[in-house]
Amino acid sequence: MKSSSITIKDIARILGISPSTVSRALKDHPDISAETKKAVNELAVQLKYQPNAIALSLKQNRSNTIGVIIPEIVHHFFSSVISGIEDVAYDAGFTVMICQSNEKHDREVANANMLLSHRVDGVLVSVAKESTNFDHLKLLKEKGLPLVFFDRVVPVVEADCVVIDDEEAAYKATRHLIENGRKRIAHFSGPRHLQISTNRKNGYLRAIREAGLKEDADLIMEADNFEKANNAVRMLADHNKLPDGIFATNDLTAIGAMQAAQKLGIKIPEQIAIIGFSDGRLSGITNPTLSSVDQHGYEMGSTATRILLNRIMNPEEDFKPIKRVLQGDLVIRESSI
Amino acid sequence: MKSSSITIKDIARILGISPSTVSRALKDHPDISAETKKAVNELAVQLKYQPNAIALSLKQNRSNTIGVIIPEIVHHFFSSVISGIEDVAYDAGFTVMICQSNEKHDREVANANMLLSHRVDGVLVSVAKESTNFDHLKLLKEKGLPLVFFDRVVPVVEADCVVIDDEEAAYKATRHLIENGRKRIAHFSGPRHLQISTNRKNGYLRAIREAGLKEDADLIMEADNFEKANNAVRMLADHNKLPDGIFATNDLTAIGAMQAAQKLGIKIPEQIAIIGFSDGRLSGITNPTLSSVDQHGYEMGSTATRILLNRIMNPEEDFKPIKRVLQGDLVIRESSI
DNA sequence: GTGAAAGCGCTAACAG
DNA sequence: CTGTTAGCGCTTTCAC
Repeated sequence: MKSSSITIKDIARILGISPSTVSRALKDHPDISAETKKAVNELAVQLKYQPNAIALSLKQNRSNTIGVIIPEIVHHFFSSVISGIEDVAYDAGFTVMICQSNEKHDREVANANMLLSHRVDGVLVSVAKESTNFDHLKLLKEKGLPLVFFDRVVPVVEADCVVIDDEEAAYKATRHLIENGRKRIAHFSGPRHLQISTNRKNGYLRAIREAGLKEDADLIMEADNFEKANNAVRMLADHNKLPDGIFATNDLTAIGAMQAAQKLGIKIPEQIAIIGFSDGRLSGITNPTLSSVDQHGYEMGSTATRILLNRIMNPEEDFKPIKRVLQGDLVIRESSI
Repeated sequence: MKSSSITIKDIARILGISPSTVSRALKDHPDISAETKKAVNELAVQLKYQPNAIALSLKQNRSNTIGVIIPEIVHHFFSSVISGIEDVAYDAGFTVMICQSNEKHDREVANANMLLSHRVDGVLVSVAKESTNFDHLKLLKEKGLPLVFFDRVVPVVEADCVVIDDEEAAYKATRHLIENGRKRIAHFSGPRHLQISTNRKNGYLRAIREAGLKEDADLIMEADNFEKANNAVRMLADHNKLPDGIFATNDLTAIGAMQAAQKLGIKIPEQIAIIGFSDGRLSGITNPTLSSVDQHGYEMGSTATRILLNRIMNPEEDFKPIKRVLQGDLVIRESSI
């Protein structure tokens, strides 16, 4: 059906006045007489008139919409970010267009094009693991769209970003293990080409070196999900190389490690202390509860959005990229003491 | 800056042809000569022309966008639903506008108006816990927007919906506890005015009655989050009324109950068997792992979206509301055997 | 095979 | 104080 919604013209016709007068009346323009305003507004309410945001966008070359490209909505961290984005956007009268890349490069490119087509006023991006080419993001910039990265940043494109201090947080996490007397600390890391992964690894290495511990290549492995962590622990056990501490690049990985160890009859934290990173809700719920770094997803989303909206409102006050670094908070629970 | 994006006119001007020809060439219209098409398409690529979806929407009175109103994005269940929505929409060339109500009625109303203004082609809704008046949703219908409810349905508004068979799933869950010899089974339920809550409670009651067990009002309480479950268990313990089984209306509640019990030195599942409902990722991770009902969030989202898109494509083939009931799958883990 | 013109809903000069 | 006009980018009759 699509019952044709009422327009400013309809109101004008009914009231026997011109569309522009209606338009002005609705915006409380000073020129319009009080009675006209009253008549217009009353009729508008009565007819349940809704301004057509599309027409407005076309006219003003401004959609009051921001786009979000995010790897996977289902991760607690990312959904908290979205929540923060949505809340700030809502308060500013903006709507949010969400696209998930599912970690696929192709899909990320398609998402960027879609957002471009829809003439969003700005874009928030956390890049897909798979992405190594960033022409699609450069294109957004070229087209004059403000761009703010969060969490997964790409240095190739000059843009604002909001990250947490992964290096420092990883350092603190590892240091905490060291202070508890752990000597053979493993690191389960993410893919090499993601900044956050290398940053976390670097923090780990800094703590290890600073403490004069041996840097053991066998204890550093790429494993960034539940299953891989499971396998990694089993492999270490098979080779009689089990560590006494593990710092994992995310919580699910940590939990995978923990459960694999427990299945082998290893006591957590007595025999192996474990600490994770971020993913949120899970950490308070495992047994033992999991020490972790709180990544403040909601705050990251709201901060990034505030920066973006600011760019949208004040275009190009000769651009200097803002880099906002949030502190990751070490939350010590049972798995590491 | 907002570097003015190139339009069909630009291409026309450069090529010395008319905008309409360009438009047709881009859509591969049969009337247009091969060379013209070639020239146009090449230039389009070269200039990185992006069709203006806004202009298109205005013209065709069709935004190729669907709106989603959802209580809280951060819940695993809801974020899986969104993921399902987004995937299906993406495949159909639709974008998704996400609004979260944060369980607030006012915000839900504002969301509905925003979506209306943005002339989305259809809306997916799961209502806020707080909402008891649904005029804003009726308005969407009146305006001719297809509406599909998922999970949290409201009977007042005639619309399609996708739910899981909460009653049956709750029945199966409770039955499972009974079959394992539990006699005093408690139910931690959600707010009375939510259909899903009463449905789950009814399933529980049906199983209890059918088994000839005593229906004990002291064992049925409104508790639908971690903290409330904690308190509930402590209270039951204080009054020496601890059950030997608990069916909770969601996983976090179940986990709250489990941890409170464990703190009291009670063995799960030996002394109390516990089973939850839905929230996803958590259940495999607790110790013991939590039996639960898989609510198939992704499938719910994708199904609802398919129904919605179908309504959008085939408007008003004299409307009979579709009610799609998904089965909740009982997933038995360690906490209940 | 291509172009001219109108119009989607709205706003903003410019007139009066 | 209000109306007329033009135009945002695009499609689509209707001409030629």
